[in-house]
Amino acid sequence: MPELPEVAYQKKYADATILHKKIIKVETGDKKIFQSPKTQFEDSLLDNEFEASERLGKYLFLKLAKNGGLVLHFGMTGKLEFYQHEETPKYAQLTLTFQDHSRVSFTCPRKFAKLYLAENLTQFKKEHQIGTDALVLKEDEFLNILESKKGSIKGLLMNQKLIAGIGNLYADEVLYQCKVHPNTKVNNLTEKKKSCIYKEIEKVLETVKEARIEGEKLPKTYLTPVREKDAECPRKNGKIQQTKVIGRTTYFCPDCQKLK
DNA sequence: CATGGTGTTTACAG
DNA sequence: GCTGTAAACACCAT
Repeated sequence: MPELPEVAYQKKYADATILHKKIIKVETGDKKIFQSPKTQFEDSLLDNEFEASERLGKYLFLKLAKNGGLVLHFGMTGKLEFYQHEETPKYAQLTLTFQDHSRVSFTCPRKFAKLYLAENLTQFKKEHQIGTDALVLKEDEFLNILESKKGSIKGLLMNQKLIAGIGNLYADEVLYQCKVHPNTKVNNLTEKKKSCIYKEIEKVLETVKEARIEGEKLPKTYLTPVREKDAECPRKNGKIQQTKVIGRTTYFCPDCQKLK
């Protein structure tokens, strides 16, 4: 559940289920997940309550009524599960019981997720050198980021220190929509392509975010739903090819997205 | 410094 | 059973 649109969904889920309820019990799992001693999480959360949430890139900040807040990073398999029964879900790494006896677990089978305690999101952003949220980013700032970069455009889009929120899946989607080969060097992009990439970042993320929140399917013109080797290109220009770009599995259409 | 490859962890498909 | 792969980032080498 990890790129910006999925985290936006988790935010909405959290807002609808766990705000303004006193936490009466805290249970923690694998200490690998916890970025400060587990006792600190217990101390901060017990007898406290969440009062608001904020998203930055792939991070979700759950503001506590007293003393800062909890920051969730979902890794590849993290998610929130809210429920009203006793049985703790499998892979729970943090389970909170509220005063009304409802409960929430942060589950993560692959343990790539991370939980932090932070004063506020602004400070957390600074400490962890997280870039501008992809949906807050303005075009001139985007163009600035591209200046003097020489690596692949895909690598840049996935660099959270430059732009926060885009991962492997939607980097591929943005580049497919703009007909740009994922291995294109940033300094070889035309102004037109740069502008297209900026616009598609906003469009793809908004579109997917809405779809995730509303439980709708993605447009038929999107690569994401057919993201597999030898799938038919949604523009019917050929077959989707699989390759590796900066170590990540990458899907693209060799006919639509040519490397100049 | 910027860039990109490897390691991490566990489930699942083939 | 084994192999390869998966929406994440941290870390290391170049």
